[in-house]
Amino acid sequence: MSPKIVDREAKRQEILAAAIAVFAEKGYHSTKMADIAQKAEMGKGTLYEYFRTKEELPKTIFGLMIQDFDQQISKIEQTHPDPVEAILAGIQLCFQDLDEFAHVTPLVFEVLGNKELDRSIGLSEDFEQWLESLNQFFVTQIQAGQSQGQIVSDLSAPIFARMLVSTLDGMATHYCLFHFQPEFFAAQVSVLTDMVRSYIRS
Amino acid sequence: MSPKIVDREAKRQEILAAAIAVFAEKGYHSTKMADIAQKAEMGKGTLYEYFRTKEELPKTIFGLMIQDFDQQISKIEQTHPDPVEAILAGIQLCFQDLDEFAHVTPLVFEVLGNKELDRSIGLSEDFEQWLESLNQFFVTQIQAGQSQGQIVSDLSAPIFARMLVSTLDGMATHYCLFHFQPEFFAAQVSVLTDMVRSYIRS
Amino acid sequence: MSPKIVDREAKRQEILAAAIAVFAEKGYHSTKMADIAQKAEMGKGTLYEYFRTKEELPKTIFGLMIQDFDQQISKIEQTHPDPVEAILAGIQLCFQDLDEFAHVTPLVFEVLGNKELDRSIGLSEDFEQWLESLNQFFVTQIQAGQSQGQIVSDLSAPIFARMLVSTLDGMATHYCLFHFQPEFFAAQVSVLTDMVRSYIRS
Amino acid sequence: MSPKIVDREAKRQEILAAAIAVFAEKGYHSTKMADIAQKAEMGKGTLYEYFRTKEELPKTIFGLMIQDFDQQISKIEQTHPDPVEAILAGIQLCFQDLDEFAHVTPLVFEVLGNKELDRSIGLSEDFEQWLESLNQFFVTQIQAGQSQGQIVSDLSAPIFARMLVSTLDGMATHYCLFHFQPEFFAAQVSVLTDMVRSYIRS
DNA sequence: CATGAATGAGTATTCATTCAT
DNA sequence: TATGAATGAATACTCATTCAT
Repeated sequence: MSPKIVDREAKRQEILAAAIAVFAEKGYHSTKMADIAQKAEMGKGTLYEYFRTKEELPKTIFGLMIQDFDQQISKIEQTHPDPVEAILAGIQLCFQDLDEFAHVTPLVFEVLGNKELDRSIGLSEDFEQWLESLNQFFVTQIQAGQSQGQIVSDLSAPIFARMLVSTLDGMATHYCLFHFQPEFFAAQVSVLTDMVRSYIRS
Repeated sequence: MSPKIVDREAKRQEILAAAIAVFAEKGYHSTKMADIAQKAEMGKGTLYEYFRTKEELPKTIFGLMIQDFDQQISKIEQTHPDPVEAILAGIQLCFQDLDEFAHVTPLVFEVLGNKELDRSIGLSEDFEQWLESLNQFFVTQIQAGQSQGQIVSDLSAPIFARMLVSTLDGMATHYCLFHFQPEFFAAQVSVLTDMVRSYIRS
Repeated sequence: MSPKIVDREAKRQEILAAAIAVFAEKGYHSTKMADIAQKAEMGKGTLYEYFRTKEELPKTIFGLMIQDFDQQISKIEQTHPDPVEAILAGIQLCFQDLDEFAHVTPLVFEVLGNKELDRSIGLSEDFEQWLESLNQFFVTQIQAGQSQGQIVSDLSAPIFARMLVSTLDGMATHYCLFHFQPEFFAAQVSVLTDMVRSYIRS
Repeated sequence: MSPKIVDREAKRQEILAAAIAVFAEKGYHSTKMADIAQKAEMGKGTLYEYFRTKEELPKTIFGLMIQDFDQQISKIEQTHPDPVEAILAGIQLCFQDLDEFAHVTPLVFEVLGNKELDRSIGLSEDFEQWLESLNQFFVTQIQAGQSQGQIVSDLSAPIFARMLVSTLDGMATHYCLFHFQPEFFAAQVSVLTDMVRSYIRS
């Protein structure tokens, strides 16, 4: 961790922050490298000292986001011994720091929507894997709950879990896209939590 | 309805079909007008006889899709006098003909994700309005059910409805994006339906 | 001169009139064949029954104009036995029907200005030839006047004639381009005539 | 005047020189930006670093030319106290550096001839204004000469001046278009000068 | 003869990327 | 290391011309 490395990393973060901001404002295809350079207050050439191509920017952005999330999910497993509580905590987690995600949502959309771009960035794969790990978390917790008798046994863990994942993504996405009032959204989350709890508890 | 009008309309449909196919395969930005022309087996120039610009293609595609949906929602209101049944039918409707929608999902993503593009196509507006009409449908049915005593009265119709809309969109989207096995998805829908019914029924 | 030929000729004239009108309004390069067809109230395809290419239109227009002028110049030679009078009549001729020419002036400019276009239309050649025949007319008259003793003998006929041709073209062109008041322009012509007469008369 | 500014201005001149050369050879509409880039020995993209659009090239070319002329006209007023001499000097000025103008004449023609192009370049306006300032110069000198008794008093200054302007433009234009022998043209100018002098002197 | 739908060659402009300084 | 001037591949759209009806 020489000072040079720190500098490099700091500069990479500056660039990413600028990129996120500009991508959020104009979208990936409408953003020029020059825009990002200007936002980051450096020359166009400098960007290429830190990122080989334009595509590497969203690639890196997504990588960091997913990494963050995975770490937090792992924590829940450790801190919530009760499966039902863990599930509800997992739901909460999906809606945490959503305002931060909101900036990146359009970028995710645009990249996922463009297969050619997606192929070279590999977001789909990462995204699926991310959802899959969330799914696995729920499956595991449900099955644990069932074997402990807290969760109704005639519930298909894989099916319910996957439905829950889609639901959470849908709700989070709508929040990010349509900028609900925080209270309104909190109420929705509350209703969902309530519904899920009463549906799965035996 | 002279033969010429029939021809024109048929040709527009041909072009739209080709456009949908190519957009689905490569994404909007990666699709060249030449690609669409080739797919539609006609010259580039011909495309411009039927659509003024490239942007007019997704615009038209979205317009037709949304129109279809609105008509079907109206039918449900008429054919399902029972509110709970109407709600469940509405849920079913969201998952009907999903394979057709699947082709267009990436296009929707890409356009929604790119603010600049979205502004000139106006998809966001249409899309929000579409979700809003679905939301209204659920709100209306829930309130009707509450006044008839079939639905628990301590449920906030606007909050539950909006959560349900996000949920349905999330599930439909995941189906379109990740190409679930039909049976697997049907099972998810079944669980959702079951959960919703037992949650709202008094 | 069967009726068919008359019809053909009439239709050609219709097209040329439309072409002149549209060329005058928008210029050659900005005029689409479709514009001319619309102005002439016929189909685009019909134009091609009467003129092989777009370039043939200005070619024909110029041809007719020059032909007209040549005929009129010949008349002067026959009707004005007095050389000085003939010269002044030649000057007058250049300013006759100028309003009709005014429509075509921009077209002439645009074609003369574009060497590539000019090459294939051959306007430069025609135009030079036209000016040359006017020049010859003046040369001939001046020399006749000199041998008859009416025109000062120490005047170089070729030099004065060519200067006069440029002058006439300059004045006619400015009238066409800048749309002088007729009286203002008539006064200019009068001054020129007066100056020329007093300069050449012995 | 940092070195960068010097470079930029030099490069602009290089491009303009190339543009003038190619426009002269093929005409505005027939000239591709690639042609100019090749002539200037740089990439197409570089042109756009210095000029936003193709139209900006003739716009700039005309601007520089007109500016030059205005400056020179002002000098004459100061250096020629005698009105008749000033007028003759003005005439001479119009024929100075004509070979340089010759390259641009076709471009002027093409732009003036195409209303659509002219509108966005604004050449007509500049050109009229230029002629008007020349006209004003002559009007002023004639009237000064008349009040000093050197110029015949029964001469309408505005009418004669405007006629003279058209004449000068006509002669200059024909020289540029038809590439007269310099001696032949000088003789024409000499005759014109002689004629004007003897016509206006009292 | 008349038509206008179909065509595709042709072009201004953009922008990711490079590299000399 | 930082820069931004230079580059040219890439692409939507136009329009003269053709030809089936």
